[in-house]
This record gives sequence, C-alpha cells and structure tokens, in this order.
Amino acid sequence: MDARHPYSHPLVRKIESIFTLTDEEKLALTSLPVHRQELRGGQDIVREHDQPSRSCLVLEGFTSTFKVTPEGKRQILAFHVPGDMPDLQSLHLKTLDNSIGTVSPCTVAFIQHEALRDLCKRHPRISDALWRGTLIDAAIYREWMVNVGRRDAYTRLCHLLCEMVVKLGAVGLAEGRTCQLPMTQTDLGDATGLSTVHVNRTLQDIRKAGLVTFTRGTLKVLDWEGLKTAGEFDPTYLHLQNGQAAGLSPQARRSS
Amino acid sequence: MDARHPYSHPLVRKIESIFTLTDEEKLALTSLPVHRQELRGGQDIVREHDQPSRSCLVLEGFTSTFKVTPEGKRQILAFHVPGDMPDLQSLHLKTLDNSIGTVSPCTVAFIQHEALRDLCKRHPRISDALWRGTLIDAAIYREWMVNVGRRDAYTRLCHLLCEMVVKLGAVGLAEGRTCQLPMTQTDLGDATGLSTVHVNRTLQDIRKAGLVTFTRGTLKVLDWEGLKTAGEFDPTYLHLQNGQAAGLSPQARRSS
DNA sequence: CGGATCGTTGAGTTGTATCAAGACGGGTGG
DNA sequence: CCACCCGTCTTGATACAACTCAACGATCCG
Repeated sequence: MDARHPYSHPLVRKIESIFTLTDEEKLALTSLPVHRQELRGGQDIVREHDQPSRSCLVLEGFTSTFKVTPEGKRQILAFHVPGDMPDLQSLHLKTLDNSIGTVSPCTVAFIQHEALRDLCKRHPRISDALWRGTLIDAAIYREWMVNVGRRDAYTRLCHLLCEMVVKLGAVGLAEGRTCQLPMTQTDLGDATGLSTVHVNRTLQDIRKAGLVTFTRGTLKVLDWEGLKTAGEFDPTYLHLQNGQAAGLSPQARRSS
Repeated sequence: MDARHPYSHPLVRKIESIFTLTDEEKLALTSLPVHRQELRGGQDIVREHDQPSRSCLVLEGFTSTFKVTPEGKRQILAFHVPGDMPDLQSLHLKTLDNSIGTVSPCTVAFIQHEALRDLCKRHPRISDALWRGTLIDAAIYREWMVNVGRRDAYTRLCHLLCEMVVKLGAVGLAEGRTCQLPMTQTDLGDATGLSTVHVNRTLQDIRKAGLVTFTRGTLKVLDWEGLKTAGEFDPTYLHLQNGQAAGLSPQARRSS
C-alpha cells in the first residue's frame, strides 16, 4: 500500500479528492467484485456498437477512446490515465458509440454493471461522484473541440501536453513537471486532428522554442509558463480541486 | 395541452421517451418551481466562469453552448432544442467552463439547483434519467469531434444537417424532413470549425447536389439517403429510442 | 541480424482561410 | 412610402497551413 494514499483503491482515491467518504462507503467501494486483466499496448478493450454488461477501470497504463470514420481515419477523443473509467457511460447507454483501446501496456479491472447499479442505489453520494466524473469527461471533450476546431497545430499540441501533465500530476504520476507519455506521434495526431508528419515537425518547433523535451515516452516541461501561454491553457475545464490544477505532484503540493 | 403529448412538461416528455414515469414522479416534475424568461436572439444566458445556482431548461427556440479563444475565435460546442437542459452540468460542477447563448428568440425556464438536488434525492430514477441525458450530450460532443477533426467541409456540414433534422424530429419539431433552422452561416461555421465564406460555398455545393434546400431559416431535406451517406451519418450516438432515429415526426412514426 | 515500429526529411499539392467588396432583404424612422 | 441601415449572404482573388506521398534513419527485439 502506498504511503501517500492510505486507501489504495483508485476509486476511493478519486472520490476522496472531492469529498470524504464514510467507512461504509469505502467498504462498499473496496469490496466491489472486479475482474483484473493485463493487456498489451495497441489492443482494443471494447468496440463501437458493443453492448457491454460491465465497465472498466484503468489501474495502470494509458487507454484511449476513439472512433474510426468509414474512410479509415481515426479520431482519438480522450486519453485515460489510472483511476479513470473510460466506458462508465455504458451503465446508462446500452450501445457504445465509440471504441476504447490501450495506448500502452495496461492493467484494467472490469466491474459488472449490476454491481455498479447496486452500489449507486445504496450510496447516492457515490452515484453523484460517478456522475460528476462523466461530466468532467464531457468538459474535456468540449475543450478538445475548441482545440481541434479553432487552434493551429502549434497551439493544439502545446495544449494537449499541458493537459496531460496536469492530469497526471493530479493522480501523482508526474514528478515535478516530468511524466511518462507513452503515445506515439501518430496517436498525438489522431488526438489533435493532425497528420503524423505535421505533428513531427510541430513538436520539433516546440522543442526548439525550449518549452519541453519529449523523446519516446517521457515528457519533460522546461518552461511551464511558456507552454501554458503557447497552448492557451486554462485548467478550469478539468474541474480539479485545490492545488491539483497547478500540475504539481501531491508531494510538491503538500509543501507549497 | 398538445394531444400528441398528454403531459406537456418538456422534462416529463423527455424522460417518458425512455421509461414510464409513476404519477408521483410526474407530479414531482410538473410541480418543480421554475422561473420563465423570454430572450431575444444572440443573447448570453450564462458565461464561462460563472457559478450559477440554477440550471436552465429550453422551452422554445434554439440555444448554443460555446467557448471563445483568447484571439476571439468562437467554437460552438452544441446546439440545444426545446426540452434540453444546456447547463445541467453546473449541478455538479461549480464553475462553468463554457458559455451558453440564444441562437434565436427563446423561452427558457430556470430551475434552482436546490430544487433539482431535492428532486434527485427523492426520485433516483429521475436522477438517473438526467444523468443519462448528460451522457448523451457527451456522446454528441464525441461525434462532433470526429466531425471537426477528421471530415472535410462538405461531409461536416451534411453531418450537422442530418443531426439537426433527427434531433428536431425526435421532439416533434420536424414535419416530414423539413424543419426550422434559425442559425446563420456564421453559426454553422463556428459549430463546424469552418470559416463563414467556406460554409457558404459548401452549402451551395450541397444544394447543387440536390440534397437539401436551405434558405432563410428553413431546411428541407430532398434526398435523405443521399444526405446521410454524404454526411457519414450513423445516429447510434444520439441514443434515441425506437423509430426516433429515423428522423421522422411522431405522426409519421405512428403510421409507419 | 533481419523485421517491425516509430521518427524524420523533402517535395509537391490542396483544402480552407483571409481579405475585400458587392448584393440582398427586412426593419426603422423620417 | 421611401430611404437608409445593418446583418446576412454571396462572389472573387490570393495566401498559407496542413496534407500526401515517398523514402530514409533509428531503435528495439526476438
């Protein structure tokens, strides 16, 4: 068990960042029956038009939500980090309208809808917290739409890098402003609506400007203020509590 | 009261398209205290960074959710039609991350968060129905991201027109495949991430192809199958029940 | 030491933006 | 009832951001 997180269950951690759970609620969460699974990178977890009877919780690694157009173009709609439930929506919407796959090797936990529904019925506050989580996902979609629709390639990529650093910082996966980012340039292109070639050239520009170093899997922010400005990044839409929005790790936050 | 809709309260209508409400639930919904307001077109209802203590329900007219970048570019994130609650999310997220404004003259009803929270606590099924509604909003954001990120102008606009016809059909506001669409070409551009000029030229192409007529606020679909194909339109993401997805008005559906 | 995946570069093309100006049409006031 | 105005729609000319195609270099790994 991690000293920083007295309750290691990721759902407990996540909800406790919003309000304090009672012992009964914690017990209900930690005793949820789950089915753990290890997955390689680049695998599908669920596919568009599936009608799953369970949702998944990311324990380790990165997953993405995406759709593919009839011509075979892929649009990544979201990246998910440990603690996220990328297809919680299937609890209320029978048919999936997007696919979910792993970006890097992952550990995921599957939870039956029946168990989740039971949990929500018995614990309305947990139900509300899960609802809130899906509302934040929607807020991120909104911001990504602005990104893709109205910003140029340079701004778009800076914005995405800012978001990833802050999201990872909020779950304790960024040391200072350095983090593991396993996605390929093709992934970044599919997430920002750009071609791989253009992502490559634009990343070079961002590096040349001295904002970050970013080589195969690790991102290091050299100039956070500069990156934020270049990416027009305002973290309001992530709806984080307290100092999480600063993109600092829990340790750094405690000492600030 | 409208013969087609024995309960004219828009929330009752909307939820009853998913499951049957008990009399008690209907009473709780219809007796919600609301504050009605008439608004002209082009007015803001709420603004980014507001912390509202109420949410609004569109009774008549069209509203849009949007954000504006630092350089003044606007991205419209959603259009809302009567029966929608465009800022229901503020019930769980304190600070708004987007603005909402009227596209055409509107009648809206404001409902205090306190009343909504009370309603949800007493009636978990209604709470779930509202949650479901916000999940569908998120599904629409996802589809729009594909639209803006991966489709060309022609396909993008066809897709948007398809969506509007189906959404309006589902609430009984489309006669056959004709409906009122009060947005300007600038609005369409801001929704699709295109410039006004390009929207204009592309609409001309769509008209020339014989898919629609679209002048002065009314859209008439001439070739529904053609428009659907051109727009790569698959209504799964709207998560409608029954024949609503066909884009027919309730009358047409009944007789089919 | 292949083979596969990912990153990098160059050259040529194109979809869409921008700028600028005119046409239309509905509303308002003289 | 006409003149004017403002928002919207339309058209033309030009510019450029980003795409495509194609090839080559780096790694990593079995």
